[in-house]
Amino acid sequence: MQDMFGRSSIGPSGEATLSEKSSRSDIVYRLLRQAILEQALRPGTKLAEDTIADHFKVSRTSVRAALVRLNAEGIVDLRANKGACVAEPTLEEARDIFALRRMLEAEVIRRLVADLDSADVKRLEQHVKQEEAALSDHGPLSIRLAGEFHILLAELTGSQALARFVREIVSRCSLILARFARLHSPECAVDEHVQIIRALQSRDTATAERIMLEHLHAVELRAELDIDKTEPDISAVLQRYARKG
Amino acid sequence: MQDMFGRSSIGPSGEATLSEKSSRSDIVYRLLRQAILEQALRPGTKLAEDTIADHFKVSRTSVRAALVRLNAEGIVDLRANKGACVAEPTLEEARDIFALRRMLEAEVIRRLVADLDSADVKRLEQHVKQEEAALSDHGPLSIRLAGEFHILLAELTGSQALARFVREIVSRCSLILARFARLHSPECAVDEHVQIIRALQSRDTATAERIMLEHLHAVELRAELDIDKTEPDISAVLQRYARKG
DNA sequence: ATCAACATGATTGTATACAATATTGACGAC
DNA sequence: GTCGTCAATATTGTATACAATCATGTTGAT
Repeated sequence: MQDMFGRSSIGPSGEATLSEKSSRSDIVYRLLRQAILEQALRPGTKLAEDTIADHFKVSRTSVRAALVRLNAEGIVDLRANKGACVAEPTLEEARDIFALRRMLEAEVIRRLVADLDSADVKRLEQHVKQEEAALSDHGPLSIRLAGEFHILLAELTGSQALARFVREIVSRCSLILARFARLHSPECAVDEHVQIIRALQSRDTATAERIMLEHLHAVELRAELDIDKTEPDISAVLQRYARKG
Repeated sequence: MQDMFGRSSIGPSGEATLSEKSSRSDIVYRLLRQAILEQALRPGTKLAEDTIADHFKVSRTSVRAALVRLNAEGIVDLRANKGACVAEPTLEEARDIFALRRMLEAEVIRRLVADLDSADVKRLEQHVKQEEAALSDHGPLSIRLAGEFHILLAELTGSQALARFVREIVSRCSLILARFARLHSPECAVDEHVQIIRALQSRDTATAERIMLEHLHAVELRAELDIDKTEPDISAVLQRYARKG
């Protein structure tokens, strides 16, 4: 749910500028993005322009604009004359992205420990409450809220740039989980988020940072990146089905 | 100059995917981006679709796609029904971005110290040589190469994600310099880049990191962010010209 | 003269039409 | 029957046409 006004205040949306545009291409952008991040559209899914345009009752023009944006964010792959697919991060990319995420979010923690006020804590606790409420349905909402907790943390630092990068990297981690994790349960345990809030309140940088890193490690474990479940390359797969077996 | 082949191998371009697309919208994207980063198009400049389309002899469609991408990178501001402008980072944003840049590039240094090989050094030295050659003309090329040195460093870490973020943040720093620095001379001194290479070769993390941070600090000083030269808000300016003076 | 309402032109947002490229199935040579 | 070639179809890339919104200058009432 948004706030009581129509627009999502400072909420973790994905807009590039602050102006609350709601053109058709923006609507398509937001809906596609949400569908991908909620894992309704899995990595590799073909995103045919006509199909999407027909579904949303808009022209391909608006769809294309949305796809270009999503491609710029790295959650959609766009090959020339071949159309768009939901991005499929490789295992290597996945590890790379998680490593960078740890670095970014550690920085978030360090900054928040320095100047987190009670209003911030309140917002975080409210968010966690939402997460708990959504926990029952085991559905897309739960997945999305888990990611948005981390985005909210980044936004509370007051650094637009940092928040921007965290938003992008969290999105890509969602994709990674969608691709590799066996059960697509919420990628973050709610109680781990509670722990993070507590650690921040304690103003103990080292501890808070450690808890965040443990949390991210746990998330990464859920992705089971050690197990190679990736079978993207047809020919590699078919190696095992040799001609005259 | 690129490499001996047509395409820029791993060169610091800005493509979102790896495929060497050269559609019209991509051409417009690259040229606009270059023009902005070389400070030919200064912050605040209106980017009217028709004007650009006419100039490049393409349709507005291609121009719009380019503008959407540039907006996603934070180089262009896009207000609904009002068109596009070259982004104008505020002073606050500028400091924020530089702070994040220091963090990211410190990470680059730490990673490179660990596993930089001689081939990497060679590429870096080649790049610096280009910088020196371009130094004489004091022009756009020099500005661009200075930024690309940092991008090259990030790429040599082998981390696509890190390189991506560095590329984006270096771009935005170019914008900041374009907006605030008095003389738009190359923002990085070439000899400082040489020092960085030397420090990396010494395998001394602490020193290398220190030199990089000093370098970035020097760049930030050239931006003169302490001096507020920004007069964006008309009404604020006109406060000083009261009605009945 | 001042200001508001309106009309005109300019610019952006969207849809449609066309061109270029890729995909797929059919046909024919061997 | 297998393979290559080509035609038919589908999908993407681009241009143009139209609709919606904004900027601006004019008119007219006060």
